[in-house]
Amino acid sequence: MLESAARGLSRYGYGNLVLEQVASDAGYTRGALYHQFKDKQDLALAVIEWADETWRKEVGRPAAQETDPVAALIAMARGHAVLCRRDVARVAVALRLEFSGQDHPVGRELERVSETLVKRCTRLVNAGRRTGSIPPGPPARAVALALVGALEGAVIALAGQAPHDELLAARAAAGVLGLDPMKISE
Amino acid sequence: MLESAARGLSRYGYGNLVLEQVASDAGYTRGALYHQFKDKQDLALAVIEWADETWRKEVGRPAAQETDPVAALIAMARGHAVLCRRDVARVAVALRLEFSGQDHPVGRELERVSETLVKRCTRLVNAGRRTGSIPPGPPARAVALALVGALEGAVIALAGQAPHDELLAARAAAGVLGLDPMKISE
DNA sequence: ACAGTAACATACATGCATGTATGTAGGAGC
DNA sequence: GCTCCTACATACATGCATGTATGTTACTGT
Repeated sequence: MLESAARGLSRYGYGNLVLEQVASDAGYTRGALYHQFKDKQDLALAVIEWADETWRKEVGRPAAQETDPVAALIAMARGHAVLCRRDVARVAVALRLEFSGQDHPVGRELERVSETLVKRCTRLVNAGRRTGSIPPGPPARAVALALVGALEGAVIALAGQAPHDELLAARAAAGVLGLDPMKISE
Repeated sequence: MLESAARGLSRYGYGNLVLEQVASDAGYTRGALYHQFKDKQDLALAVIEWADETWRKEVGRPAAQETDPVAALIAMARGHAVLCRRDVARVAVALRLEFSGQDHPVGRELERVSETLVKRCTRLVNAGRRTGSIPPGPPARAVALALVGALEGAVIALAGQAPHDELLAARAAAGVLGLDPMKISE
């Protein structure tokens, strides 16, 4: 059920998501859905939590292994690109736009998840600048925002076109950081 | 009316856009809206056309002045970033996600506009590679897609945070192209 | 002065998605 | 064997946004 909800959310967004379709995609009826989740909002929150967990496990943790800030950021970019080949990873991107600037529980939760990611990137940018591996530039937070945005934008536009998505995501990330992307490719 | 519709579309998307709010934002009622436009779809198409025209005038034309492909692409990135400080420019981004993979007139029109942009970038990438100013890499079309996506993503995430948006957009574009962003900043 | 029409506002009908209330089958525990 | 509860399906009520039909006002041409 969560999986088809994630697929639906990433395709149609929250407002356009029809619960009957979600249920029938999962082989159930709307009754079953309302038995498992309080309402549409509850379902969306569950999907977001699931997506965030998946992200942390498959992208966040591996990237945290890297000791070098630049390597960690590039690993995040590559991991994110790979993860975004699956529907679950695109949920956050699809919903963030829909709820930006709104006061909705789903929007707040999304904002929270996104904020921790941006904070993490900001810290890495600052760390990289201290060691000199990242050149100076705009405020670290602005760089982090642009990094996440560019990454997600590129990956969405490529729509999981393996294997180029990974390389191009890494390049976009490197570019935002002010690094020569050709020296990243490894 | 077009302006408030553009604002509404960029904020809420097509499905969540409430025509009464659009009309009242513009100082009218829904009656006036239905007098000027056939229906919601007609309104959206008009907004898209308006946005596209604005883009061509304020971003496309200036960028076309540049003879060097790389300079043209970077000019596009900067121009796009500046334009996206206004609501009108974000309409396409907001709607593209909503209609991707759907068969809706609005989606088709959006696809058309987007496709000409991607084609244009593809040609520039190819031209740049022929002259050697852009290094080889993934297929030109994939690069173009990633370029546009990264650009839009970064600019949206920055939400018009002048003046960094312009620089970071240029950096993201340079990165995707495989160019050292520090040599672009000029 | 009057007809016609453009530019709106108002009122009504329709459809569709959500949410809730009610029904049903099957397994667990005693 | 009976009861109870879980996991669903079905049926119904509500609300809201769209689209359409029907005024109303004001201006314009003759």
